[in-house]
Amino acid sequence: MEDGGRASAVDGMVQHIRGLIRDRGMTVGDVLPSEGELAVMFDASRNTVREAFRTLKAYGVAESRQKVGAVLTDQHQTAMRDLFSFAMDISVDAFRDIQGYRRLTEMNLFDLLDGRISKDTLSEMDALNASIGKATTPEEASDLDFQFHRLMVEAAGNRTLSETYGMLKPVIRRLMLAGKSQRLALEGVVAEHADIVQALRKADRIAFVYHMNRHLDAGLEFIPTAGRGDAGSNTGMEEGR
Amino acid sequence: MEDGGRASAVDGMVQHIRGLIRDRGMTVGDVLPSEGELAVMFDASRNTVREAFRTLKAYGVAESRQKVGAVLTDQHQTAMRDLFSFAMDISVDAFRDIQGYRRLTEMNLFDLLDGRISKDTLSEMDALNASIGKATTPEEASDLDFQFHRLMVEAAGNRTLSETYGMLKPVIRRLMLAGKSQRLALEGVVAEHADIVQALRKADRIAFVYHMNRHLDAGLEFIPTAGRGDAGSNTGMEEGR
DNA sequence: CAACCTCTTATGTTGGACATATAAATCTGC
DNA sequence: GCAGATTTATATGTCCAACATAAGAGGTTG
Repeated sequence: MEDGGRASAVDGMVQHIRGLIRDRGMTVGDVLPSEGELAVMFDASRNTVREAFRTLKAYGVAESRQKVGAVLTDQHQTAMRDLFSFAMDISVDAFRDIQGYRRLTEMNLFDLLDGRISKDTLSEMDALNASIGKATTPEEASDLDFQFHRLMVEAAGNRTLSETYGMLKPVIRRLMLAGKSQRLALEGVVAEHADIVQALRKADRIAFVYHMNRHLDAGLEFIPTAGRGDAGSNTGMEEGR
Repeated sequence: MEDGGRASAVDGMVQHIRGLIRDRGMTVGDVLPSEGELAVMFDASRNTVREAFRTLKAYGVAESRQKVGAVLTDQHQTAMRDLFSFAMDISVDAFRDIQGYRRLTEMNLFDLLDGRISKDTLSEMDALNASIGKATTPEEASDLDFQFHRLMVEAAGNRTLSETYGMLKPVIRRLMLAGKSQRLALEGVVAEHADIVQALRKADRIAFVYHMNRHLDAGLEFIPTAGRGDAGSNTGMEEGR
């Protein structure tokens, strides 16, 4: 009944499994029947069941451990992050907008940070910033750069904000990677970071906004204005793997 | 450290394909190499490639047609809807996450809107808001509610923001649907909207944040707090497509 | 030129095979 | 009798080979 005509076997299997979850009222932690059981249960190949599971895993709903089976999880947050970062890969030219988005959030951080951020955190930011200057590869530099900003965002103590920043992580890191190969630009970044930290120390709102704005603008310099100027030669990527 | 760990072959394949998309600068409409080609290209089984494709399909990034192959698509909206509709089967607090995301974005909108939003847009928002009060069905009301918020988000002129909001549309609308059946709540929404528009007219940052916060909080009132409350009200999501 | 037919190609699905991880059962030494 | 080591059983992870099916490509015929 639920099979809508041209639905593929694995789509049907997804629905079947979903129905199973509903009917049994399963929640996080419960384990689904094994692939083999589901295969015979709904008369399909184990491979079909596996492909269906892939969908569940992509949605962050299930996660399979060997010997145990597939257990229901609550990872939709992560799934959302992946979905977004994937979407960004496709709909290109989003870089400028992303930077605008960062401006939206990070430049407004001051009110949250002021009086809340600890001296330790500020020192930590200093330390991170220093190591950026010593980074040997662009990847390392952009990674540290991201850590610097993330630290600041985390210090705001807003869970949603932190999660969103994590969600955009791959995109932001990619954004940061641009231009990091030039020593000069790297030094500029470090200097700007220092200004930002100092503004926080002095609790100087104007200075914070000024330097943050400048910093985010500078990050845009190395982004091609439009289309696909992608050199593509340096892409070591391999974030997961 | 989150993306490292044990990488299965298909996870690796997902990354490979993703890298391919990036390196070739592929966008919507382009077709990926065939399963067989990818299999030999990255030295894996065709089945592994297929499972990787399942992930892409789940994210709404690709869609495969026979003979042609897998073409890149832009179905994130549908993917998001499915993701949440699925997550709702497991746990309810998926809604809270979204509302948190809205708080992050919409409450920070002010700086982007201030000075940029036109009088016409504000009038349009007023008109929309008025029609919410006249809506006869909860569906109509929540639809108009969404339009109201979308109009405001669009006025910010940030593409990523707009796209994100569009992606979340089905979820947000469903979120808005809750509580809309009560006349009283509906009137509250209209009043809050009016406050928000007025804050924008007066370019009053404090008022904007205050009313927006209040508004978003109110929206959460009708969402069951936790666990498997299973109010039965969420059965509306049918799988068909 | 258009309608029809065949051919080729790539996906969709299946069954079976083997490797690997791991919970559970069994065995060992004290 | 029990803690720790070892084996066993089971379910996932990956691969291969095969066939079915859909759909574009191209040729044939009226």
